[in-house]
Amino acid sequence: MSTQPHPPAPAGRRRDAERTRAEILEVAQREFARHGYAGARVDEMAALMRTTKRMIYYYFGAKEKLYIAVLEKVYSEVRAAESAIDVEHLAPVEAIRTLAELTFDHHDAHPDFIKLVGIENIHQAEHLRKSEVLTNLGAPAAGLISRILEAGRASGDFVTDADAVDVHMMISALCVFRIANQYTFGALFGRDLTAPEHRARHREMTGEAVVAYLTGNGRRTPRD
Amino acid sequence: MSTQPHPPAPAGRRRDAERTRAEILEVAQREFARHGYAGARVDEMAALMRTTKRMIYYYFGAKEKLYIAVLEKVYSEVRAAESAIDVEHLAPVEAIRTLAELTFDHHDAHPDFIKLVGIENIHQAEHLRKSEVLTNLGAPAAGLISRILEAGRASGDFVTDADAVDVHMMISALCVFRIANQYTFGALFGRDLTAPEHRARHREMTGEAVVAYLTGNGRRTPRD
DNA sequence: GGCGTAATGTACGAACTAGTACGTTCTTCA
DNA sequence: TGAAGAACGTACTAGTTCGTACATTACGCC
Repeated sequence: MSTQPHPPAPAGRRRDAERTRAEILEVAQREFARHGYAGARVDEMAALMRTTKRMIYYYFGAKEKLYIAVLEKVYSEVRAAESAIDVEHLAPVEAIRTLAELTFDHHDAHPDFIKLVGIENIHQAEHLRKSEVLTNLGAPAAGLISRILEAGRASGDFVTDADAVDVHMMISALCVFRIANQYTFGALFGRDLTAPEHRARHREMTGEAVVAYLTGNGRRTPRD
Repeated sequence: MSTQPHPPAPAGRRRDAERTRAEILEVAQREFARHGYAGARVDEMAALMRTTKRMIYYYFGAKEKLYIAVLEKVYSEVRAAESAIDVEHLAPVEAIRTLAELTFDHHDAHPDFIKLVGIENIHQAEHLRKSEVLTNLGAPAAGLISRILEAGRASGDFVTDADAVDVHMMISALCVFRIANQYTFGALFGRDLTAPEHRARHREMTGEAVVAYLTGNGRRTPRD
């Protein structure tokens, strides 16, 4: 945050802006993910921190700005994970399967992110749109898929006419649902979608479904 | 609601319990879907109705009970739609494809339902679980899929080992995502997933992906 | 060591929100 | 017709919730 170089901060410091700020964001992430934007309570967050409510407003100014900061934090983590993915050296079929499975893993490991995205959709992404940082953040992911699709069509492996954004939607749908809808699904079907005994099977399902779709087994009009 | 038979109510009646009750539920559905449980305002609902806030409490007793009544209403509509589906006379591949496409259509036509389910998941289905009506409501849908899967395995068309609940999850995932996540997806990828120009393609994608998965094109180890 | 400022704590207020007390009017049915 | 109860409206309250005024303390730098 501060631009000028400063001496290494003593470990047991009583005052530490970075640390306080980080803790506020961390607690806020949990509370917003757990209760929604309107349902999360600033006072409750304060009670869960080492510092006080005063500091939330000192650093973030308003509940909404804090919420946007949380969104920016979790989205930046996703983007970092995406940029670490390297599948372009793989053959198209294995590249897209691996991409789907890595997406599965990331979503599985970051349920708060999925919940916050769900909450943001309830509010029609009004807060997301207020953030300058978070515009067109999907471009890199779509670009990667686009290159894999081209290679797959060139090699003859892929036959569908879906574009990169369609494929991304499909992968996201399969990876997000089991986290986002786990509670209602559990109540209606008596199955905890996030239980360990289903994880490996669902992971494989995700990769297989995407590959099967792209290679064309489901087509009404077979290609040959 | 009332059990004893009563004479046909005059059309221009000034007082009409059924009508008032129905309008409250309708407005509440819209408001809860739009703002979430905590975000929806009882006073705001009242302002949007012909009657007053007093009536909300007269008929439903509390905000939470009203919310649960809304959940019961939309879920019962889904169940009614499901029970109207008749695909068991079709061959397995076409049966599952048609089921997926009809599910797509229903979700496409009832965005409020999907939003309410999303909201309910934020609250970990705590309200859903309070309703006696809404327990194990998934059984009929799972039963139908189960029969289609058995027929498909018997005929040799289906090769995956996913069970009925897995397949239902997959269909739901594909149908729900484009509605539930339309706003954040739109902001990040610049595409409105619900725009008419994508609808037919996504509908076909959904059916094809499910069929392709079940018929085994994506399998790591081909069956022959 | 002392000064300026960044960081922090306490206590409070204004506005909002779910829910209710109380009174009124319409409808039904004997 | 008239009584009883169902349906409805107004005005209010108690509690909550975001946000802030004001006071204070620690830290870095000269």
